[in-house]
Amino acid sequence: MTMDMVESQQDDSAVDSVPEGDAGHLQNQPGQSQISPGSEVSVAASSAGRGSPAVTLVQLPSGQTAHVKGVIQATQPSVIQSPHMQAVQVASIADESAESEGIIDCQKRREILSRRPSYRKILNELSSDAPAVPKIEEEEKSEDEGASSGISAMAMPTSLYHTNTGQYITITQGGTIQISNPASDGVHGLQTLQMTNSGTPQPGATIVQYAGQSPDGTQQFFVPGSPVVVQAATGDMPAYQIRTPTTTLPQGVVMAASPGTLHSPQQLAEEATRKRELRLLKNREAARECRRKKKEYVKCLENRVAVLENQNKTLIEELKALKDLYCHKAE
DNA sequence: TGTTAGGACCGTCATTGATC
DNA sequence: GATCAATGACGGTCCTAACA
Repeated sequence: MTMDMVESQQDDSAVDSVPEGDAGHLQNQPGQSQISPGSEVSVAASSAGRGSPAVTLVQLPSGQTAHVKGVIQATQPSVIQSPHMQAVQVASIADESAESEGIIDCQKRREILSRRPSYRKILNELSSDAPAVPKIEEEEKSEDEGASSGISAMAMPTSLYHTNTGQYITITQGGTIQISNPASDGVHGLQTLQMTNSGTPQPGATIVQYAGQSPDGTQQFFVPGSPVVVQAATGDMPAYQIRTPTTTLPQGVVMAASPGTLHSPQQLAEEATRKRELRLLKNREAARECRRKKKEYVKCLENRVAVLENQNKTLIEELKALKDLYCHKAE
């Protein structure tokens, strides 16, 4: 819980992203509260746990008591965080501190104001108070586990190469070849090949079979540092053939530059191009992830709006019921 | 049936905060 | 200061519903 949440806790009895059907199971604030300034109906006590309706003992002016089911939920952090909110909270903090720290506070306030909200942070802080909302890190972890057979090794690649067909080949330390097709979408464009004869070179060809979407056309590429050529043939069951390279490169083969062996300006240019394409690939994936988080954040906000609207409606009904009860008892 | 407006999605660039 | 990740902005493409 950060200070960002404090202000919203005071402002509204916010509820987190919960199923809309649970909106009615709300509880009263502990302690006394007045229904309205004009009435003398006081709430003497309330008792309820989270998720169960609270029954409140209402003391009427006539001395009679009534049991009322409350709808006000305990204070919860707000989903919404904005620079404005942060400014208000920082200002409130500054009020409590000594004036001698005013300059430092102003600087900190300016820094906080300039920061943009992070969907990851927002949702993580939200989920820390609402178990119903999955944490993004946990979600990503589960996603990684789900795709562990093909993607997890991507985290520590040994080498990354770019083919003439726009694909990226990652050679991991375990001898796994990963082929990423930027044109396809995420996981579907990633293919993992296991070099069955890696470490024990054998004469002749090695057929590597894999399951997945096949790229278009036959593709060949070199694996620098390894005396092999990987040749990909497409079809219903594509096969990647790893063989010893011949003295002349096959037509269409692109020899990827190995880091640390750049000499000519052309190689430098190729290295720059490779770095640029790698950066674009990373940014492409980052943008995709950012959009996903943003959609999740918007959904969370929409859920909260629905819950608050439901809560507001229930509060109005409760107020009306209390007024009717009060009028009935007064007669 | 062709046209068009609107939405969803994506890739790229620029910017900014965080980290080393 | 360099590098990287996250995110806003912008433009492009594709799909779909509405309409003449």
